[in-house]
Amino acid sequence: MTIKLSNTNQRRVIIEELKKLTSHPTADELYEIVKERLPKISLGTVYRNLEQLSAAGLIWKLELSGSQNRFDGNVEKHFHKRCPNCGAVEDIEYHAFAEADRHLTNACQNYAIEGYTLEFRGLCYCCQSS
Amino acid sequence: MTIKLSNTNQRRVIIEELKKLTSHPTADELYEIVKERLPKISLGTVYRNLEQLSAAGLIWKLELSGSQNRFDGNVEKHFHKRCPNCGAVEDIEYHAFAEADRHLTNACQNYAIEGYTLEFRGLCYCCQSS
DNA sequence: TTAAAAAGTGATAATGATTATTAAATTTTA
DNA sequence: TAAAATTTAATAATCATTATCACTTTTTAA
Repeated sequence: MTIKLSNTNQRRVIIEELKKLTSHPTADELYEIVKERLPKISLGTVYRNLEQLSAAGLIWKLELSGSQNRFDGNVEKHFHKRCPNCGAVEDIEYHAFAEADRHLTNACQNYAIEGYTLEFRGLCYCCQSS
Repeated sequence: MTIKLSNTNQRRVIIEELKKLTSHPTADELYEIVKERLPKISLGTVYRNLEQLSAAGLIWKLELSGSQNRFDGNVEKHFHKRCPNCGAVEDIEYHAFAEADRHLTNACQNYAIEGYTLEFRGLCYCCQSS
């Protein structure tokens, strides 16, 4: 039951632009970027496609703290760090926490748990130096 | 700089009712409960107080996935599990993940990270049996 | 290849959670 | 105990997201 998505130009540009970024944009941030290539696109289309693409496993929907969801074109296993000051979201390479991840996954196995979400908190580079 | 809060009846009842529960209610769920004792209280008062109480460290604001924030009267160290089916939030006792927690905390120390939030996913008892 | 069916789009309205505003009431301070 | 500070209830405003719908594009299958 793989999800079937049509090949529309809007969808192609949305995923293409998202995969260029490492900034984990919100739907409206990505909308502003995509609009440069498709000036007629509507915000609803961006929301709808991000939802579908993440349901299809082609991107990640980051339901972290904060009022807006963010999206990630990198579906490799990795974690995120959120700046408590400005809200920016950065990647944390998996290897740094691989051992901790193994322990978590093992601990999960005794419980009726399917998985977990791990969100780190810490000042980003910009906020540290100001 | 401890936060100073007045001793209002509304505040007292809100924290009292929250601490009775292990269900991690949303602001509006707690509003319905508090209204039984204070029929004139307004939803805004509940929101404002929950915000203040969590800023003061007297309760926890759970910014988990899902569209509504939840609140927890138990400020002891523990984790949460969220049911992907019904959205219910359950406690997970710390000891089950204490070793994993130690590994995470150690891994954090090499980074500019202050802490982390860990959210487990898994069907709750109700959803498993239906 | 082409016509019917399915899926997607843009514009806009609607929803739902949360925050802001404000005049009146309560609590704290000195 | 009176002035200052804080909080409240009611309500409006905001912000992110989802729904609606007439129209267009893409897919399917003959």
